[in-house]
Amino acid sequence: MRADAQRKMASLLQSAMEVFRTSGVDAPVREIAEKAGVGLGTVYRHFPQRSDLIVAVFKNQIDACADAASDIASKYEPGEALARWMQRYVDFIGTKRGLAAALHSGDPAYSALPVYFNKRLRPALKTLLDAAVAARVVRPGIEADDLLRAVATLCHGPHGQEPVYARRMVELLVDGLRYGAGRESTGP
Amino acid sequence: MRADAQRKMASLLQSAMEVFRTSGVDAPVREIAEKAGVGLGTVYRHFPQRSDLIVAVFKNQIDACADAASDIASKYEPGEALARWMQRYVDFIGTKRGLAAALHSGDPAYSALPVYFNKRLRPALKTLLDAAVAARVVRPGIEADDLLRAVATLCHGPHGQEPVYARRMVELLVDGLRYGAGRESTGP
DNA sequence: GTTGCAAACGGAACAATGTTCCGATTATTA
DNA sequence: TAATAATCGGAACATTGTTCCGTTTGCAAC
Repeated sequence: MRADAQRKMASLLQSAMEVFRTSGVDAPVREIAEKAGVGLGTVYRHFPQRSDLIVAVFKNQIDACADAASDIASKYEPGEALARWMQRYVDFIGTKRGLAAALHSGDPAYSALPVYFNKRLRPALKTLLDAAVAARVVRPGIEADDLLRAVATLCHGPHGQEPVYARRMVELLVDGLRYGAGRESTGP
Repeated sequence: MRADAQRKMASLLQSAMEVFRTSGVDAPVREIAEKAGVGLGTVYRHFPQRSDLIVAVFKNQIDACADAASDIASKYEPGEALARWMQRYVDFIGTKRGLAAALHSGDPAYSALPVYFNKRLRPALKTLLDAAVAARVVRPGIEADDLLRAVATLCHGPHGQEPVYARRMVELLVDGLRYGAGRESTGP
């Protein structure tokens, strides 16, 4: 791929991410192209359909969120790491205004996303969760899937003041995990 | 209102309902106008915004579903009536392809719908539920709100084979209600 | 039955937006 | 530096929500 093509591609993804966060995933393609300093043709060369751009941005952010797990794990003790990553995950979900609707619309263009979502995020959370359980700061017996889904649901509750509400609810959830952490015996 | 206006209005609502059921709420207004044998201008005279038409159809169907409760209650014994109305409600929710998304989009055009939804459907279900509890064919302690929400959620589960899946899940739910029905004492 | 008119109608025209297409531009390489 | 092939930009097209206005029509007064 030519050097300039790579630059435009990166600029495009970056701008799309910002526009989607600002105006939701229904923002016009023209707005994204303009913000990226790129022609419409260029956008459609890289992403033949509007949905392809959305999918690319979304995968990008899934990756970033998943990768953040090991970064955070190396900087904080297990309980704090879990709590911080959960908030990181809330931020991620929070920027998805309108995407949930597209996902549930049955449009086959998005059918690969949920799979990718679980494939990347579940192991990331599971690692943090296992570490916290091993350190006895979080109770065992909670599935990573369930947590991911619960938080995603919480983030789509009452609209309007999502950010604060969601963060508080997830804090509660994590505190719930912490409650009664050390009650199991050490081993057989 | 002029007689012809009433006719066109009725035809419009009827056609809109059918088109929405067939093609989802995102169907073009032109398609509805054509099916109703009506000009575009007529549609927009009655419903200044596309969303107004959607809201009108939806309220119409909420009313029909709520009114069905007393009909069914007069024809079947309480337990059967509850079960039948629940399936009627499933049918109603099932035709709402795409509407849930619109509802959760935050568009203020739809903000009155959830209120109306609860105002009409909750009393309808509550009556059936109370009767079934009084007849000791269903356990007490279940809130109408929770049932309505649970069923609505079930209907939007795995897409593709919704109809069968939803009906079966709701059957299960009702059977769950029946289980252990007569266990309370008759009175103080 | 005729007539007048206000209301309702129909569809052309406009605006916004996804998508396609092609001449102009530019990075790459010999 | 020049040839070339990939890339770019934006004009043009298609679809769809919305507006506008000349035409038609139900209704009431005579």
